[in-house]
Amino acid sequence: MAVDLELTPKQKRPVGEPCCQPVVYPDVEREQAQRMATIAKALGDPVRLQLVDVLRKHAGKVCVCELVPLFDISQPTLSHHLKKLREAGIVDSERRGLWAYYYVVPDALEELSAWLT
Amino acid sequence: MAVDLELTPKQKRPVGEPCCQPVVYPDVEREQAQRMATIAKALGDPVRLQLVDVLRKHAGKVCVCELVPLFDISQPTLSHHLKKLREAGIVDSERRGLWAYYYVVPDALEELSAWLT
DNA sequence: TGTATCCATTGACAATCATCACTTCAATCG
DNA sequence: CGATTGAAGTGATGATTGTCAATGGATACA
Repeated sequence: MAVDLELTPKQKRPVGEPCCQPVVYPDVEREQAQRMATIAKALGDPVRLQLVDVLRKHAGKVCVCELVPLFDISQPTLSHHLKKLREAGIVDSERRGLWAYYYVVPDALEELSAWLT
Repeated sequence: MAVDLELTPKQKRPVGEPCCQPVVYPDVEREQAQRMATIAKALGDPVRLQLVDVLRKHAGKVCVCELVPLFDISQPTLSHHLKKLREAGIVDSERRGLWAYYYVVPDALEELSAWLT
């Protein structure tokens, strides 16, 4: 990519001297990073990412039995993925009789989305 | 969250009939989901997410020796995380003498960012 | 040539993960 | 009640992960 580095002259620095200025890193970033990494990790599986995609498009109207045939995985595996998304706070579910309907939690992705922008 | 579902009357449906309309899911989504999940997975660790954060703020000017003291992990572990980010296509590196300078690949996060918005 | 420095790789280990077959739970319906 | 059905839980298994200590490779300098 040939990024122009514009470095201070660090070649031939005196031995024993630190090579670089330490980069200051605010501690407050850490909790935010933890939160966003949790979200990102939950999205780090193609099935789960597609699940979120479907749920966003059909918010509140998708029952699990509609989701199962979309993927080449067993029903328990899909249930496991939904649980992961629930634990990450990305989705939540509501039972209606026999069926369970999933939806994306509003603003669950907002922090990560904002950081990425 | 009390999402209003507005379902077609699925309760008391005739037995044996499919309970829901199948949700159509375009196959073309799949590759995109795979790409974005790879990115998200790489961001799914707090250290890596913070690394990307630092690199974005100091684009092209951060050598590894500046990064190591920011985290409570060993140098090989940090090197491992940088490799993960490289494999995901999020960052790349450039050597200058003894030092290695990392930078975020332009537009590497764009697809995921756009999807999240 | 030899030594010091920066960074990557290797090997090992415990922990987590994705997946399935099987089972259980809860709700509906006959 | 008993049978059926949708979805979650269990247990097992093979793969991947995050981490470190130790090592290796390349470059710079004396």
